[in-house]
Amino acid sequence: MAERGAGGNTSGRGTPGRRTPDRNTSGQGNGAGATGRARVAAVRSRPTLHEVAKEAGTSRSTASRALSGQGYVAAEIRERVRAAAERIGYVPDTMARTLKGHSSRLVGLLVSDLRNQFYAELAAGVEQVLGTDGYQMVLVDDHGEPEREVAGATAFVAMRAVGVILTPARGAATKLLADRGVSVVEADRRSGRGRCDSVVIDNEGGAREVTRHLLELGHKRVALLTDETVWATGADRLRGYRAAHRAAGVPLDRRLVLDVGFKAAGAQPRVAELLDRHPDITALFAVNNLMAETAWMELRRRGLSVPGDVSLVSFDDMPWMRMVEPGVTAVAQPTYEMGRRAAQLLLRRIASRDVDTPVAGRPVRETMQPALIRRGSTAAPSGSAAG
Amino acid sequence: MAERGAGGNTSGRGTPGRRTPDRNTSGQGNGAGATGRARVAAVRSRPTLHEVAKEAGTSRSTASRALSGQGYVAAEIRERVRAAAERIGYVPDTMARTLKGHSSRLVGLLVSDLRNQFYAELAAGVEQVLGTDGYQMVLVDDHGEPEREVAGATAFVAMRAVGVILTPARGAATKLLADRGVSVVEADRRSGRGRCDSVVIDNEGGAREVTRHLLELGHKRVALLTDETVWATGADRLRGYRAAHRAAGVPLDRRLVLDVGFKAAGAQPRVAELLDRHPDITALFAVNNLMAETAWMELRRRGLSVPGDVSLVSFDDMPWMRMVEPGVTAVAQPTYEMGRRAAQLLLRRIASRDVDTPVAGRPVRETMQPALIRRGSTAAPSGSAAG
DNA sequence: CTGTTAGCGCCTTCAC
DNA sequence: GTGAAGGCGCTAACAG
Repeated sequence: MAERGAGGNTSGRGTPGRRTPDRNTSGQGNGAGATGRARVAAVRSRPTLHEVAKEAGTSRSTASRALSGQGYVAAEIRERVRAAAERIGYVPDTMARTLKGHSSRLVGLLVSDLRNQFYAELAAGVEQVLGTDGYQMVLVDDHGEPEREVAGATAFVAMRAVGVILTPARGAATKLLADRGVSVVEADRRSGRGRCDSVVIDNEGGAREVTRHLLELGHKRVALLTDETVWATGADRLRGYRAAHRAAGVPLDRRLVLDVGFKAAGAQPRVAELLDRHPDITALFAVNNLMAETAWMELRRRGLSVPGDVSLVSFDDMPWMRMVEPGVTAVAQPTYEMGRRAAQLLLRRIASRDVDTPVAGRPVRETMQPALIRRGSTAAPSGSAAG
Repeated sequence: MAERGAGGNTSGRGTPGRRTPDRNTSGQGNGAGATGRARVAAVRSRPTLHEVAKEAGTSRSTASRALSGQGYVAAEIRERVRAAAERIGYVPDTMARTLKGHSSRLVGLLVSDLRNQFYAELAAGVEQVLGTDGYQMVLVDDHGEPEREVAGATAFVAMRAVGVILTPARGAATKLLADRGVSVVEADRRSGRGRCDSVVIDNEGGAREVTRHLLELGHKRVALLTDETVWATGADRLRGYRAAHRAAGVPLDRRLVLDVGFKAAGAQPRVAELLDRHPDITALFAVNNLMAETAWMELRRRGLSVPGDVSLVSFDDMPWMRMVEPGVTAVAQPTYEMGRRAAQLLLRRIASRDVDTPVAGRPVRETMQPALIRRGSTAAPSGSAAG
């Protein structure tokens, strides 16, 4: 029962709750079964093609053809088989079919944190497209841990998934899959390993736009709040932040870049510390929705006025950002669309492979444009500058 | 390419975004393949047990035993096989294994709307437990459409999922699965069909508490904003709302119950209309987070002060509710925990079936307690009453 | 047009 | 301890 109580103080989801078992009869060694001991788990053996054939008075292969629509079958027989299948509630065994045909309808999706609405949106987009095409989505949450990422990838190989969409961390998973001939599409991030299609957001461009927006308002001391600056979106956003400074001729101060680390439990104190140390900061650029949440809470805790004392921008727009007063200026990412697009690319890749297109072309690398949404949280700094 | 553009004006997620294809070479009928036509999709045939055996110089059965750890095998041979498997990158085929053993490691999860954070949390909880136990989660989003629900259930049967967790709409899916011997756990809602375990929130109790809270503050005209009042949580919450009124001796006015219908695109106008028609309303009880969002937006649009003019409560707490000013009083549901719990129940049920426990006991029906979190959005009505 | 045969990759008796 | 044989449910050749 030991729980790790996932989630630090910045994301207090998952409220506790007491349980009230109305009835509970899972008695492990209860011995004397009460009344009905009759049906002893009549579970096993769902109807098979054999049953259908028997019921319809044909052979198994005919039944197979009738149901799958492949090959010749007399219209009358076909109907008879269909009826029989319907009657006994036959559902073809995907596993067996896959075993034979070398190609399942399973697609893996590997994300970093399903509780983050960003990834949930992404997953929803993927599912939408997959479902429409009759594919099934197997979802694995690696919680940002490289080991689980690899474990997930291995599981996908084991279940003979036709393809995998992932938000890569270190790239080992991509390589593993690609090496085994599983089609891969990377979403939101690129690992650089393995030849695969990918869809990402223009992180550098978005960050540049955000930063420029702040600088144009007159801010000189803009802090960047991030959770990593090396391997993923964080790196690109940091790049955009710097580029905008250079372009505007505003000096960079690396002390204003706060990297709290991934899975940062105590992010808010770090933000507090930053603000204490640099009271001349007039604007905060939060690199994702979680950091924005943290920043917002801390600003409010201090009783600072937004944007009067400090301006705030978020990379990644969330519903709450237009519910609060003032609304939070944010870069809206087409997350759901990105999920949809990733799935479309994957499906296309799979199809082209089915047709055995020679080498099937170079990897498709798409970039989607985010959009800056200006709300009330950004304005010119109070005086003209601070000391 | 026809898109239904899911989502009405109340949940403007999924911001648009232009695409910038950097490279794109999926030319459908491109004919002349460029340079490297060499490797013609060396995809098929991942290494099989046969290869491992050959590599290790044993028979397939020995290799099987060595890897699965079942049956006798000389320590030395075992090591040799393991090494061989490792070397050639062997990953056992789950499909084949399932075909033989009648039991996959696949668990289905069927939810109504993954873009709603509530369901995302639920899914995350389920995934967490499943992943820890080496099970895979196949996620289907039925978008609240009964047909897709049944289609999803059928898909689960087809892939021989060992179990399924679902948030039932009409109950057909539950029955379908139960009839075919698939273990089912219902979460968040109960369909009443099929003998299955279930975990739900105490919706009636929670709603009663919310309503009592408002009535105790002195409100006499409390509107209920809901999206359905018949088959699911809406019914129970309505029941709680009524019960609290009766208990407090406050007369019920059915005109104050606004049912906008599931998938309500134009919910906000309906709320507006309600407020126009009944200016004596002093408190709003939103039955879920989406309705709360709508209500909040409408109150703000009208420039009404909360709680000065109108109090607001939400059933289902969301991050934004503590970010806004004043914070929104809400009933926090242990959603993530409910997902975890559902998965645990399912796993237990599966295990008990493996052991062939006779009839395995009556269904386990658990109820989790939500918690009312009082924030600034509720207070005594302005005067003492209105006319 | 239909039935018979074989085999996908694995596990599991059963002899040796 | 190890190998050979059979079969899970299905489909893709073949004959008839």
